[in-house]
Amino acid sequence: MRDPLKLFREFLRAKGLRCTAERDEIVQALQRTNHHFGIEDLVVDLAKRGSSASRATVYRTVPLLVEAGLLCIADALPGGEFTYEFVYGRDHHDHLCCLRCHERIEFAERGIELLQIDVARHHGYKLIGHHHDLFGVCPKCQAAERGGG
Amino acid sequence: MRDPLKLFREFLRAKGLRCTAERDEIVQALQRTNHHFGIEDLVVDLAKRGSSASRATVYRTVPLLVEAGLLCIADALPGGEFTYEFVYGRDHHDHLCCLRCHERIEFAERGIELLQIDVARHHGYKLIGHHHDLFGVCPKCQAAERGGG
DNA sequence: GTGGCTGCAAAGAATTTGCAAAGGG
DNA sequence: CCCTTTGCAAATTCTTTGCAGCCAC
Repeated sequence: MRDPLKLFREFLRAKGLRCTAERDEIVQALQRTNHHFGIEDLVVDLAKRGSSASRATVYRTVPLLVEAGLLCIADALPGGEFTYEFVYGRDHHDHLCCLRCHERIEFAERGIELLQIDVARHHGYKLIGHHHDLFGVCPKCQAAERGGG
Repeated sequence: MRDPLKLFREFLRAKGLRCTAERDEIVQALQRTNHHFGIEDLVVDLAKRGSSASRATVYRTVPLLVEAGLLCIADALPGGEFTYEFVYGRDHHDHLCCLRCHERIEFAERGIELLQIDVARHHGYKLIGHHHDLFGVCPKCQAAERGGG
């Protein structure tokens, strides 16, 4: 696996964009994230570290990171902030979400991953990432509904 | 397949919520949608039909429709409006998206669908829907990058 | 040197909320 | 009758933008 910072710099070069201290600092902040995080989390982390990268710069850089394949949108709900996940080189998982209680279970299913590669190849795409959510009703909520909730 | 309107009314009853003319009209508007649509599209459609359902009511009803499994969030991008898709009883497809040029190809892969059912069952979930996007670089953009874009 | 990048603060857009009146069960 | 729902418009929140100076290349 290549160093995310190097990867991102190459990506910027290839697009004719510039490598700046702020962008480097943002990539480093990403690598310190654990789960899903919001823009605000990055801004706070950067501020703590004395980075000069501002909120506006974070907002402007995140779409580039998504395009570079380092970042994925993790969750988006109307009226809430978008959350992201640093996915490059990390173990991947998808989610099974309860539509009633919003419980989120992580799962990894190799068979699905392999079929995705087939689909991408079939269309000539180079697969970089994916986003896969299953929606349903968890056992507890099913019981509640049957019981007369 | 059950009538979406009936399904939604049962859902409301089960939650102790009320069946109103506005909610009925919104479900009927949904059935007239073709692709992905935004809240604004619904509001306009309802207004054209002389419905009394207001924008606020649409905003308040859509999350219920998602929870009932009639609707899925189709697309969400920072700074843009959320788009939805009426999925209940309709042919399903997923998307393969180019991170560079944003081309979107639809695909349907039965093998993946079947494995999803397994995953849900394995966790005791009743599967209602899913959202699956693959991200990558399309053939054209790959060529452009290699050619020295 | 040129053209992209940055910070700041103000602008913009989508969504939510408060309240009084209306209506379902 | 009680409690949910509604419309309206103002408020809130997240995200984008304009501009002047700075910096990578």
